[in-house]
Amino acid sequence: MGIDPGQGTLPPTLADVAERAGVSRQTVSNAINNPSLLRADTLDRVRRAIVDLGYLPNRAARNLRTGTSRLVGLRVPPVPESTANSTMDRFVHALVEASGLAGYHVLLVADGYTEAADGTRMPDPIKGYDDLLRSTAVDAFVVTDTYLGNPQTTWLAERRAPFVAFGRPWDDPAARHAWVDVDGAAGTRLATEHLMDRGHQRVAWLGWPAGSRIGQDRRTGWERAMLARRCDTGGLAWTTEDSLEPARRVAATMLDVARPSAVVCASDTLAMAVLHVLAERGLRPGHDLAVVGFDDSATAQTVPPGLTSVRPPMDRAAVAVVDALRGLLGAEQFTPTGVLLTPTLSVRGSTVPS
Amino acid sequence: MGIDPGQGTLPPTLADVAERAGVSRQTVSNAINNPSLLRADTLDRVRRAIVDLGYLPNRAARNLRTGTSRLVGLRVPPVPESTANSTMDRFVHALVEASGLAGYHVLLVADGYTEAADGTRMPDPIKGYDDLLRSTAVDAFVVTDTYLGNPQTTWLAERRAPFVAFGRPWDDPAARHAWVDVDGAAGTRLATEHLMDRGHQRVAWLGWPAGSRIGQDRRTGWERAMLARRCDTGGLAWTTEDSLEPARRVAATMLDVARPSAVVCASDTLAMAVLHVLAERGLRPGHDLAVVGFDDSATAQTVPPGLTSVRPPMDRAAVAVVDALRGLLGAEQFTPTGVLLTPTLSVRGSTVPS
DNA sequence: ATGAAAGCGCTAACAC
DNA sequence: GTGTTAGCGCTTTCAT
Repeated sequence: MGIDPGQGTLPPTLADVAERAGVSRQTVSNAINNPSLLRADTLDRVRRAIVDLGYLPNRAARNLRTGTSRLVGLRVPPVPESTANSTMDRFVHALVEASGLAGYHVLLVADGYTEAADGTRMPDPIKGYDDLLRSTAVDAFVVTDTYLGNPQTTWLAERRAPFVAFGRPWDDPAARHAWVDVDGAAGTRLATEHLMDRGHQRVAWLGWPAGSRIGQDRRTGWERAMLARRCDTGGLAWTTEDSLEPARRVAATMLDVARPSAVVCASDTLAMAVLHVLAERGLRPGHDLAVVGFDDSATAQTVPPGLTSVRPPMDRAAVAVVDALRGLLGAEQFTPTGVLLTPTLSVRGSTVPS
Repeated sequence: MGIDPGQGTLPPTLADVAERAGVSRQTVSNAINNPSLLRADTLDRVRRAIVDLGYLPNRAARNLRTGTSRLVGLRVPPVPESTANSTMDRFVHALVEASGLAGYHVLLVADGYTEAADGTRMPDPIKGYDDLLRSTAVDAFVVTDTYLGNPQTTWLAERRAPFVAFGRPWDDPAARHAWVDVDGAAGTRLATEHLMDRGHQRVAWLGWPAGSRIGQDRRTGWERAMLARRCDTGGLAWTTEDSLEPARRVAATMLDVARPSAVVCASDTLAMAVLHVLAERGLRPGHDLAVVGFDDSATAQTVPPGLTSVRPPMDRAAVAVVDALRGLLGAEQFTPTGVLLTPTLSVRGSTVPS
């Protein structure tokens, strides 16, 4: 770190570096942005001065001049309670890491608020985006909660704002924006095959209600894997909302009626609901019933005897998102594409008792 | 949002608003920053023009001019695996919310990298802070992982960089910076009293090794609560690192040797280790042994039969942090203080069987 | 290969 | 109350 300007001392500017190196300000600027223009010895001298002074370009000035901020906006949705934790935090960390390497920083977007007619304030994500865009605070957005069929992607697209979605444009196959997603069907297929490999024939599905496209996708993986091995799926598919209490009741009925030897779930939360029912009945996961979740949440990793779970590759997802961002914001022509990543399976005691 | 500049169309500037309102640029600036200087009708006219054009001040320009960014930096530490998820994401969300209300945005800080002599790159949080500071990208930092006795706070303090710590300056009671923390002792006292109220006499402690100040703090709460009710603590305190596997072994020994009827743990991860041992032995949490965790993680909320856990008030913590930030960055003289928040107890099946 | 001039959009000081 | 002037620190022509 070396130099400590401290408070009060103003950070060095281009002019300071120039004076120290005995060149003009523009030459210093070139040394930073177009080093190839400089003669080797000049470049050396300037670089030394930069290090000596601990100089770093003032972001505001650079942003103003270039019209870019090298910031990407990311909305953080509220953390739901009583849900096996989402893997959002893993994605966020990976995104920060990957963005940093590409020279971008991640700015968290707070929801804006719109005043309703009666004066109450309603949280409004779009207003959050809009404000940032209008004030040219960010260069692009990363949108994560596309599964809600939410209007944010549509709005951003209409606004011609650069963005990358983490999640497929389910409702609009003609969508032209860049996206990255995890192949849910591949994940549940992996899970189902894992169970069938261990001898299970009656593998039930506990998923979300029909409206959810993601839920449908994940169900497909289970269904195809079952049919591929000539396993009957009749009466084995059950649905409930992604919340512990309701899911518990459905899981209990499912176990009684369908009598499966294994269950693949659309989320770790649903899998936990199944574990609750087992615990109530004095049954042991992995022995009396095999259970697989989806997300590889912290809960899956720590609940006894370990919950086997489909693990979305968040680090690769973040890298793919940043790659798309680079393309989008880069100088060259860029055709947005979709990237589908295959998850892995974290095997634990709920399917392989130790 | 009404107006859609679209891409290609440049966002409106002060000059555009001024022209439309028939005033000078400076008047528009005053309308935004010093509305009291304007005559009511002029203000009205300017405001209408602002709305009509969907004008928002260009952040880069404002930042350059004022020397502030209205951004606070927050480092996101890597997400540990095989640990009951931290409550970091709850804090982050609350912080974004609270900051937004105060006119600040949260910028995530990626670790910098320092090249070692042998050319390997080591992640270096301080370099991340330093770069942001040098480039005047943020006005202040929020530092969260102070419990590591980490050098970040010391470094920031020496650098005279404004920051608020979420976590006490354990190692330096003379520290002059603003901090917000959760009273761990109060939390474990709450937990212990809850257990004693339910008739438990032999309440064991499963905590972290002696080096951890936070661990020590949390242990104090258990110890004091026990002694206050004349309960012997001899042989009841056990320690292990905050990781599932090692903790499991210690927990097993602890149950055999100390024979407690209840356990208070320094974290949800440790509590999960206890639940593992119970599961292995066919014992039921809440019936055969009462268990309390700390963090109120997603895991505590979803594991059967529900893990009673101390819940740190993240929303209040975030508000307190932003309050301190305001003071720090505000015009008036501000004396940094410490704020200690009392957690609550989320009671579930692991102490109160249903 | 290096330097001079211009200006990004805004706000603070001052004049009217 | 409102307008004029200057300049924050940087990059981008364009000369040299």
